[in-house]
Amino acid sequence: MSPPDMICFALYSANHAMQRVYQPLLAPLGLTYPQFLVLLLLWDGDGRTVGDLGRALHLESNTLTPLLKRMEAQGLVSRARGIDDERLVRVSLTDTGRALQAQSAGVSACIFDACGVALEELQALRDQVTGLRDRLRGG
Amino acid sequence: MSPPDMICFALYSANHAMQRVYQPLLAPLGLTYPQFLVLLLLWDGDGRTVGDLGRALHLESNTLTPLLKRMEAQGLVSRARGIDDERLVRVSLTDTGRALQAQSAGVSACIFDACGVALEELQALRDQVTGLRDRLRGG
DNA sequence: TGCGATTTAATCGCGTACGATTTAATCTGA
DNA sequence: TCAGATTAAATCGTACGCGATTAAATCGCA
Repeated sequence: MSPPDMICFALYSANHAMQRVYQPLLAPLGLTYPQFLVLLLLWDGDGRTVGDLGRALHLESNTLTPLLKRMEAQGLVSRARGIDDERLVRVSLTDTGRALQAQSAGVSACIFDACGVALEELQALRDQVTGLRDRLRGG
Repeated sequence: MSPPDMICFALYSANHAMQRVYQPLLAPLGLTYPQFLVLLLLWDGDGRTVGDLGRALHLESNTLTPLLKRMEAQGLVSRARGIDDERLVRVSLTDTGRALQAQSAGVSACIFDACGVALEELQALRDQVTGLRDRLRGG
């Protein structure tokens, strides 16, 4: 049993291949792939906490805090302790961060094209991969 | 379109979930997941060059060289410039590195169990993910 | 032969990931 | 009320991954 035959390596190498397709699309916007994922969540609902983002992305604060600080330094988001509960840090979009949504409008279509698969097939694959992921997490 | 709906995030999060299952299995052997992939290749055929490993794992020397140096420091492999062509660096197993094959015998079964899917289904998923990966790489 | 082009690793810097720990705020129950 | 438990984020150290560059060996062709 060698890497090419293993499901783990399929996921490992496909993830890297995907990020290599994203990289030249996101670099002009000054974004990395995980930063883009954060923005997608914030465009969908601003003011989430670090914990909310972490639960959505399956990441911990030890990864998110430095990432969000870099995004804050770039002027894309602001971070503020909660008023009601000072343990929480809420992450909010700046105007610059909000404006990136329009600038990144074409990215998804480029990714879809690069996949070279019909939409239904891609959705089915997504659901299978997500199902495997959830079983790996659950057990 | 938010991360949970995206094929890229399915691959991203499934890859991380997989590595989180591997971690406690490999940690007792002193291995990381990419190091384990390298060992799988070497157990299958010793004395490969850095380039060979990189082509198999879809990694460049900027990733592999430091990784292989860490494995060399741990006494798992040795690295030597080729005799015929001094540009090449051949990576060979030490006795310690070879012995790890027996010690890691149960790992694959644990991973298969954690997937919670029939073998044929897992193989089909692997082939679909690999196909997507290759289309992402090719175009 | 010999010189520019190519190939192969290595190096450097930066941004994730994550295990382990720390700090601070909130909650809980006697 | 208030001390211990819990929760949330941050901090620290290590190991990838990769863009960009460098160094050295080999190739190819005039």
